[in-house]
Amino acid sequence: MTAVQTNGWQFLESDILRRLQEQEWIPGDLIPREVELAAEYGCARTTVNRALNAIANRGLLDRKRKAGTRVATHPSDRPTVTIPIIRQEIESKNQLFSYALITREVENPPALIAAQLCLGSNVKALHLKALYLADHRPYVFEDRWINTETFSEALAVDFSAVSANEWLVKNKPYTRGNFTFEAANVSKDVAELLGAVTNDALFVLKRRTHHKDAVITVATLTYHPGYQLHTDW
Amino acid sequence: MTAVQTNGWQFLESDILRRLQEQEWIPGDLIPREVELAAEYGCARTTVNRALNAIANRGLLDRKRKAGTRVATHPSDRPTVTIPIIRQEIESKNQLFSYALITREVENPPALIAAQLCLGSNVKALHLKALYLADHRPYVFEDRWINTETFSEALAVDFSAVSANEWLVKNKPYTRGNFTFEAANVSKDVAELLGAVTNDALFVLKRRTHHKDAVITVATLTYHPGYQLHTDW
DNA sequence: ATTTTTTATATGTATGTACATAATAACCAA
DNA sequence: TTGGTTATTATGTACATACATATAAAAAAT
Repeated sequence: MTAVQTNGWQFLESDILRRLQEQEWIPGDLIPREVELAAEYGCARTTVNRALNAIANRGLLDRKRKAGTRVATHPSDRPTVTIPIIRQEIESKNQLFSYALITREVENPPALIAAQLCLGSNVKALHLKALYLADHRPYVFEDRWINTETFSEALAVDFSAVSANEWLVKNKPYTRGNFTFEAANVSKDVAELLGAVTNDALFVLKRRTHHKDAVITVATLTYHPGYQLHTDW
Repeated sequence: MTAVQTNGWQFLESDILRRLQEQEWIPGDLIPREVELAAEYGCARTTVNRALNAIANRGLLDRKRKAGTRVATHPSDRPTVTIPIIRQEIESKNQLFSYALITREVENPPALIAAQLCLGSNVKALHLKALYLADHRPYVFEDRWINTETFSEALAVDFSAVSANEWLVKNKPYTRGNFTFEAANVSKDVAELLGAVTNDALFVLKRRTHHKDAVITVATLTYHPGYQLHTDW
């Protein structure tokens, strides 16, 4: 009969998390039903429902109608990393963010890029190379192709004033896409830009962005030597 | 006056997502209040609340009491990566998972590791080196230290039969911790193990795992050359 | 034994109501 | 202006209630 102390479902959530952590129930176990927990905590079933749903959303519980609520069998090892926005990442370290456009060309993309952009052969696209800096030191190099068939506005934008990244976030929000992280040996030209030594291992993020099923851009981001992507869970 | 068609708050959520995607409101905009949306959709405020909360949890809306609900200004660029469990990652590619313990020592950790494990000086810890293989080819090399003060059971486990990774998931669920991803140049000994060439860029994941505020283990995972971590969002 | 039908039940969802709370906005005082 | 107080208001939370729905388990039919 532990009374709800601090505040409703949030307390309930953390208390049930505590009981999970203390292994009162182990993975696979059926935990008490909503009505039982409601009685135990002295609250409405609605409140228990909300708390359990929150935990289930984290992946720590599996819920099925009639079957009840079970402790998930693969609970802990599924943390997630949030990919930071470059400007925010830099400014959160109290460093000065700056950005420099290196080249802007309208040209035929290589076959692999064309395929990723869903472009026919011999169709030109907008090709940007840019450098993002933290306290005037190279932070990440961006090599981006923009599909000007699905996204012709891009041709009119002055990408020397705004980074493609930020322009897109502001003007084409709610996009989807995919990512690839990998480690790559830096090439000579990128090495120069990022102040790396040839053959240094660099962190590379490749990103493809869609808007309403149309591919609008692909970008390769090569981070400075020593860059780490960090996360808690 | 769009009536709720399919099913309650889930329809509402997707319909509001649609309206966001179609830029009916742009980032920073105030969207209609709960009561207004409730009237528009012909449902209770509670239902609108649930739908908006779901969207806000995704990070696409910012909600504040009295201030109202605004379209998030940094909406799209916050996808998350799920760190896969090695066995699952390999088996999902229809490859044969196997595991080999290389060394097992109880020894004094280097200062940096000792600090991460919150160990005093001259306290020994369990040091494991192991290799995870996919179709008998090296997949990832694990260099792990286990705090035997907070986690003495580990000394009795036969880690040649079960990987530390899986043993922990099964026996110490609901842990927390942190991660670092980085790219590193492979050292000579690891290169040999992973079939890499010295100076190849490898993807490295460093992980620290807690259980109820006590640090139980730190691990460095070095992936095979060419490894990519992939995600959709 | 095997398949089909029925029943029981735990979770899922929706609603009206009520009050809590945070934060803006309006007001007032110095 | 500036600073502080108060009122207003949109969201946050809780609850009782009602019905929906998936599904496990029991019962019935083959």
